[in-house]
Amino acid sequence: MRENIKKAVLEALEQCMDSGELPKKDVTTDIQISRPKHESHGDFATNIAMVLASQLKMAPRNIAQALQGRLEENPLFDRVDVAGPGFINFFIRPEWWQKGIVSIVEKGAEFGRSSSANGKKVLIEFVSANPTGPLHVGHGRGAAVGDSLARVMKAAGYDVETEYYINDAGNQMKTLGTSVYLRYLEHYGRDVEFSQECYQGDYIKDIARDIAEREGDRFVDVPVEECVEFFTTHAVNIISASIRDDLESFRVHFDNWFSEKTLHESGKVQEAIDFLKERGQIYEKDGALWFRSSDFGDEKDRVVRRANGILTYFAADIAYHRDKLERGYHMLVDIWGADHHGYIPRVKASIAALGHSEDKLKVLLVQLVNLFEGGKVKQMSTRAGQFVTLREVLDDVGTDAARFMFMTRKCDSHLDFDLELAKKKSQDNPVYYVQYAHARLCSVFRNAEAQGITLGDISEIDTSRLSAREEMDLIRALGEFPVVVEGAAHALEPHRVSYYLTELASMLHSYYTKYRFIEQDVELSRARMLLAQATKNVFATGLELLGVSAPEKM
RNA sequence: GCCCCCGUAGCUCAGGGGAUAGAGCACAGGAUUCCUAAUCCUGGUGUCGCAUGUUCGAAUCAUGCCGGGGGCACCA
Repeated sequence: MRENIKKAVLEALEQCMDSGELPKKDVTTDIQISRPKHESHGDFATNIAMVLASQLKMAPRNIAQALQGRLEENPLFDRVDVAGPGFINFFIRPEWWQKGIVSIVEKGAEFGRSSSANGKKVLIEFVSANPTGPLHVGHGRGAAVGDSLARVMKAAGYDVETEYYINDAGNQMKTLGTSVYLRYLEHYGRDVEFSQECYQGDYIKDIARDIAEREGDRFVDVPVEECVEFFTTHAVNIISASIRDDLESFRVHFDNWFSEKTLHESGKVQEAIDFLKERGQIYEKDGALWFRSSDFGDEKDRVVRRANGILTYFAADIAYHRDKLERGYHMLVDIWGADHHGYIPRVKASIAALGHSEDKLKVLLVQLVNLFEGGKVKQMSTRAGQFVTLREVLDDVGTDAARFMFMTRKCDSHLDFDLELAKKKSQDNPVYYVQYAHARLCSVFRNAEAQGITLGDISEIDTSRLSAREEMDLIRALGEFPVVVEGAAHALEPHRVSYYLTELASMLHSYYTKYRFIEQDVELSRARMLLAQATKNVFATGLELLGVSAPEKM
């Protein structure tokens, strides 16, 4: 619809210039076709007259009036107004809207999906929590944002892959193995000192008990250095499996699981460092190896290999991003916790140093989730063992409510998640509002079928019967769905979809209360059922994009 | 000290150059012989944190300040 209007406007401009109504001149026509807030301003509006005013050296209203004369002849419009400082307001003929409903139903699940991104290859990396403990609520938010973003971008025609980077190397692994080892000794009644450095959570004890059951006491008298690797591997396997389980319950899917350890083992970390060294981006100081990230906008240089010979996490990260870049993506999206924001300049610097445009990397920072319980904020720390797990939240409020909840804020704003509210008053959750709209529409079709009314040949349906104000509002809103999806994908803001669906649900519920889909008049019923079908499709597709189920009954 | 995010109705937040700034919650009242009342309808609030600037036009952009949160290792 917007495209048609834009075309009409540009044609009118050309005609006016040819006829001398407007000065003939090369102008930039970077114009907007927008939906006005007030219905008295029509279905769409354009700011072209204001944009051209300075270029043509004419008053905006005069330009608008010239264009108006041409645009009024276009059969697409019922009426064309000039308003305010020079807006041109378009009132679309109702039949254009009404006919649109047929094509929405014909497109079915495809409506809202497009190829506007032309198969641009994107890798979205998210969650990537260390395999040292269960996922907590904060990870859940990242998971919901990343997975929904992947779905939305796919719908907009991106070629999307998702990836989880497993930090299964480094110091923390040794800490994990040691923690389990100590709990194992405790299990056999040994008196051990369990230091603050160790992972405190009860899940460590569970893993230790599991090892005891399988392996018996054969490690009890083995010094920690000799068996820590066994404990580490075992713990990582168990924790990774439970992370995968949690994500599956959360309907979050990853195409790839990428292990940091393999980067080290295959020598890719060293390769990346050597590559930068050849380019003169690495130097030695105080016994350590440094990357010249300050040459690329970072505030200081960063260490890639410490004086003790151990490679830093950042070194692996350079190699990891190099690997991603070599896999040929047009865009890399990393979703990180907001506490990692200081990390962005150095990773971007490494991408530039590797010879790529740093714009290829888009980092979304997901702000903290403030978890409330009884009005108190619960602090979360994996090491201290005090946290609310994603699993716990899923068991309490369910996947649908949790996923929708995480989509009710843009990701860079803090989110308050009140557990008690979510538990006790779960029907107040906005997700039910949207799901209920879908369920109600399904119920309409069940009833229609019971009465023997079916849609039949939809091309035969008289859509002009859909003329009530509420019907036109719904129809117009349905037409916005593809625009919303595309906008959400390009802006990397999946939360827009949840806002859209909530608004659509509000319109549907209003309509539902005031009118009946199934009436005595069968032709009218068919027209309304067509509208119901189109609306139901949009709810189903929209909820799918959010990873939320669309129940047929509630 | 430096960096990032936030500041919009009583509360939680949308809107991120465009016309008269919106929703949910909370509060009060009302609606169901009929497709699901997990619903709807009616009621009212704003120095858009403050100040300068850019613009035909600023809640929106820029700069500075104030307030809240987070981050600034040869940790991961």
